Amino acid sequence: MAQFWKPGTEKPRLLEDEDGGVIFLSSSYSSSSSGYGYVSIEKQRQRLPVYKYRTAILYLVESHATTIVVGETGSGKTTQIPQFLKEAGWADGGRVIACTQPRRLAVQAVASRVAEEMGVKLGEEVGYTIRFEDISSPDLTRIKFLTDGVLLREMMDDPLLTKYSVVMVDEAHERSISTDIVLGLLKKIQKRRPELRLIISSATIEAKSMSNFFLSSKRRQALEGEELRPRLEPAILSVEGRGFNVQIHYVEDPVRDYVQAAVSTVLLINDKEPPGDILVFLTGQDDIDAAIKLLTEEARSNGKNSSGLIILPLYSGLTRAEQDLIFSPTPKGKRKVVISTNIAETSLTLEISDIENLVVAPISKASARQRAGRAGRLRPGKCYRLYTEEYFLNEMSIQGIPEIQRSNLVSCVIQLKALGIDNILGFDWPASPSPESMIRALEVLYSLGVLDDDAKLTSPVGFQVAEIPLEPMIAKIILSSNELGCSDEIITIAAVLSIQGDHVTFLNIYKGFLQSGKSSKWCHKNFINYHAMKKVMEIRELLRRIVLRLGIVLKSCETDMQLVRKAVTAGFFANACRLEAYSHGGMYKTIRGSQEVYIHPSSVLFRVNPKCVIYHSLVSTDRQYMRNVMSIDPSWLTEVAPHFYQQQRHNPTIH
DNA sequence: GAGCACTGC
Repeated sequence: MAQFWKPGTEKPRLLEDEDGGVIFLSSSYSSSSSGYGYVSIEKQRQRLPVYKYRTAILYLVESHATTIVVGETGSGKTTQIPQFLKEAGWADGGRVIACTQPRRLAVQAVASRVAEEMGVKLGEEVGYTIRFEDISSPDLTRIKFLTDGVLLREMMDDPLLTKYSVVMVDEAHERSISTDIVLGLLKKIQKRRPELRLIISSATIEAKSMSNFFLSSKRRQALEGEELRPRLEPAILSVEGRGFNVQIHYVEDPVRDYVQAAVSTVLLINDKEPPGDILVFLTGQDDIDAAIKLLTEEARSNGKNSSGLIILPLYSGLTRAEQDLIFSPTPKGKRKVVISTNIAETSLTLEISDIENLVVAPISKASARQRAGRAGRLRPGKCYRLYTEEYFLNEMSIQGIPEIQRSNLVSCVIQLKALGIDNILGFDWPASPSPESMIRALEVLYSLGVLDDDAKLTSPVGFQVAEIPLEPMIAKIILSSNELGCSDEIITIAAVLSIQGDHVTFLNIYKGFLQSGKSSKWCHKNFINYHAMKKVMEIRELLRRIVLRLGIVLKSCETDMQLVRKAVTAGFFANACRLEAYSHGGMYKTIRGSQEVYIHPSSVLFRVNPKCVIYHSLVSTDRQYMRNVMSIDPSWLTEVAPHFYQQQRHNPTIH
């Protein structure tokens, strides 16, 4: 059984690797559990931890070009800071305060909360913009919430973001690609607009590196007007959250079998600790099933104390109803044990380049901290780590790798090009992607006919592809479908590739769905996710409108699937694979790269093994599996992408 | 015969 020791009393909660240089305005805020009866909105606002920093925040924003706010969940920073700014006059004279979020749902939720607190109608003084919805008014809106992707699109029309006085980038620690691009561009804008103020808000202690990013400048600004300028070095302010203390325990020695160790630890906790539920993190469904089996057996043979365990699995493959079981209240005298994947952590993706990687890998310190935080949401808790403290301190990486350093960059590069950033390799990123991944993206864009020999957007194809809010390869197949006369089918495929399924299979499903009168019963009968279908319809409608604006006429090829296949090939030629002759296992090799790949068993082409296929995505487990597969005629490849499949290829000029 | 989890324009 795993042995734990308690660390000393030192070490403030969850701040293990805090760096120096942080202005920590400590205070003795005690979380006042809600009183009885009615509490005015103003009282509620004043109870938020961030309220005590109002003056400090306003002073720092006034005097510094960039302010970094480190605040844990529940500090109230997202809802309050924009209001503080407005109250202090930052939205006077028709100016607007922007606050970005990485996710649509957060944008909507925060905007309606702030409108409620201010007692105004959503869409007037307080508004929001996300992809399908613009609930804001150019004349009235003073505080605007938006996804960082939408802010990027706005920069295409107004590169200096002239209507905004302050831009607050929230959840910057999540380091999504669009957050990183936004941060890089905002730094550029600041040089041209010294009056613009930035607030970078982050939940973890990434503040120091963020500060260095905004401080470092290739050439210092000119001295003229120095006294009017804000200080250039970013201010850092730390605001405590509302989480409770979580006591961390480590094992003394590395464990040999972590499933066994997890089970033993659950039983130990059940034996020794006062009432309270348990959340266990494991890597995947296999381990979870094994742990549940083992725990059930050991609990039964252990006797008296263990009968009170309610053991529940949690992973995405379960139905919604099964997942909801974990929210049911634990009966008195019982203890709930939830054994989960990282679904309960809300974060983390393991991806390398453009291949999704499902290999088990160690988590980062940031993930470990996030997991521990799950124990302290409502009251103090404990966290048992099944690795040693030495491992935590010396072996685990501080932060996961930012998305931009582990992703396919084609979308990102074309967005920068569309924003007029010509020197892509010289762009100042918070975290630079590797030159190799940039060059790979440039080569694909060149092959798609989106960039010319000087790595500039081509006209009209390059500009049209940039205009369509989809991956460039998908945008390209839409343009090709216009020439081939199958645009009606292709926009359906384009809409659905964000969901799942083989291209042609899905087209058939979509037709069936329409014939059923978009019936949810039909979906249920055919094991099809009705909500996914609704989402497909939504995206398809958006695409239809964009495509019409580009002058593409919707035309159906009826039953001639050759045209559809050819159009898809025009965008995904780089993902062409040939079946290896005499291979019994259905082994394919990519035509340009000879990488060994297999058709995913979820594909209808599994075991059919056509001679030549193209795929939409690769997933890497024990093998590289192709998902979303379509059979093609290899002669099309040289036809649609001669430069890519010719003997001697030439690369686009790199600037 | 596979099966961690997701978001955005």
